[in-house]
Amino acid sequence: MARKTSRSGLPGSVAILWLRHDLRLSDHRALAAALDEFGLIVPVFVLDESDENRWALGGASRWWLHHSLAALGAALRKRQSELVLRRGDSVSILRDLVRETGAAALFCGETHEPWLRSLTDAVEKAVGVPVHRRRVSTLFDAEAIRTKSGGQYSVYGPFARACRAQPEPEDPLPAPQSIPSPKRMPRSDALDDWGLLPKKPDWSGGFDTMWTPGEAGADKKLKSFLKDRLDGYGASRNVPGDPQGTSMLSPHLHWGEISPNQVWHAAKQAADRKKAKSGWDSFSGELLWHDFSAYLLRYNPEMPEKPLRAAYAKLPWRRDKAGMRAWQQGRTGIPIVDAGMRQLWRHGWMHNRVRMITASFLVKHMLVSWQDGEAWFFDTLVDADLATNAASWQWIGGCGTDSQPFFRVFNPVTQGKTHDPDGRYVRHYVPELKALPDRWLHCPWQAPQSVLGKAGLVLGRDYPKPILDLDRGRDRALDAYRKHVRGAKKGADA
DNA sequence: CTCGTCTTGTA
DNA sequence: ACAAGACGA
Repeated sequence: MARKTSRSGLPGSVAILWLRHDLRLSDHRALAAALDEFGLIVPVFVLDESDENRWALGGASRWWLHHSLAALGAALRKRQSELVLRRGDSVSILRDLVRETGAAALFCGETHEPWLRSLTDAVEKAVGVPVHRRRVSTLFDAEAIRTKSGGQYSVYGPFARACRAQPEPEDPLPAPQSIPSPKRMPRSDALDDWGLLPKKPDWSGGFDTMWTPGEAGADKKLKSFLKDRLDGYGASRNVPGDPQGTSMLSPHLHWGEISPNQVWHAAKQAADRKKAKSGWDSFSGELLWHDFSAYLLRYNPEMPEKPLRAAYAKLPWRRDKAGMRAWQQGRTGIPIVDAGMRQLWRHGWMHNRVRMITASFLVKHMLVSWQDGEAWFFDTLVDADLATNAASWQWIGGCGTDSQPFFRVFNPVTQGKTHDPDGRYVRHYVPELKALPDRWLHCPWQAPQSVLGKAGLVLGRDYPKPILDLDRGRDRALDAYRKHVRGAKKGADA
């Protein structure tokens, strides 16, 4: 690629690459632009915990970040570069680094997180050199997706149609062969000193078996998914007992170890090869949901805290400490809910179908606020993403912009029987129920004594009795909705 | 203004 | 069948 010497800088001049949620070298448009316009690159990651950010990194995210940064550092060293790690206030650190290196510009990826957007603005004001943002974590530019009247979409369907009417997302860029460094790189913290890994108790044992953070791990996950899972994805993605039924790319996408662009194009090619049209339709739709969540957060910065439909703020959420702990620890006595919550704790990840079931159970049956569930997921998921997490919890809470009728309450028993009919999922994560026959596995409290006896199971001793009656929980949720949301809205309109 | 449309459900 | 409108063209 020809280097342009006439623009912002000389080929020998320095640019800072400020990495955030874009921990990769391939298809990185900010990196490519920096290399294109400047000769020498200083890649920096700043761990900024100085502000009172309610959405500071959760424990699972910190585990992931540690390993992802290690992988990125190694990938940079292979290209005659290195990753500069700094901890503290982003603004002063980057200002100092610009001075120290004599950098003439700063490049970074575009982000949709409100706090990161305003932090980027603050950095721009402080560093005294131009700041260039490039789209790195969505397929489409949020500015380009507009309704006919120029407004923003609030419903997925029309949003997705508008995206699909756009020109195809650009082809991904290859990773640069080499990333030249200035003669003297600024000093870097030692990653191990950051203490991102759990101390004791070390809950991360189940993480290693499932995840390989970093660009290479992301690529491997993508390839194995496309190889034999894209065909039939529409159905297999709903089977939690099939560990590979989904792409499992979410944490890699969140940290930007792979770009939606790369996934889009790779999947499209694979689908064309295999004539897997329906697999492509479903999977590309999921990628558009990822874009849609970012888009919503971009235009609704309070989405993580406040219901998009204001009437829902009036719901009388219950404070239920014991219930919340039971839910978190997978001891609700509802097998599919407990299986999901235990999977989350063990692996930092939960199957999408089960996320909906466990979330619906918390918000509807338990009548605990979606914000409380959101906070727990944010702390425990390796793919904790402010936009996706908030949008999804609002959706299940019925207060998202999409019309998810509140009265649509997932029945965890029906869901279990439909989506885990052979009990593979529940038996894996709730082994104390292993010996129960399929018929009673999802509703042990209904099993006859003789069945329980044969399985050597005493409810309340070996496995909890349900913390609530499902029918009563459902009715209570519907009553609350009718009284506080529907009624409130009518009152407001009158 | 009207009309088609609306991720994932339950009884 | 139910239940609840709202979004967007």
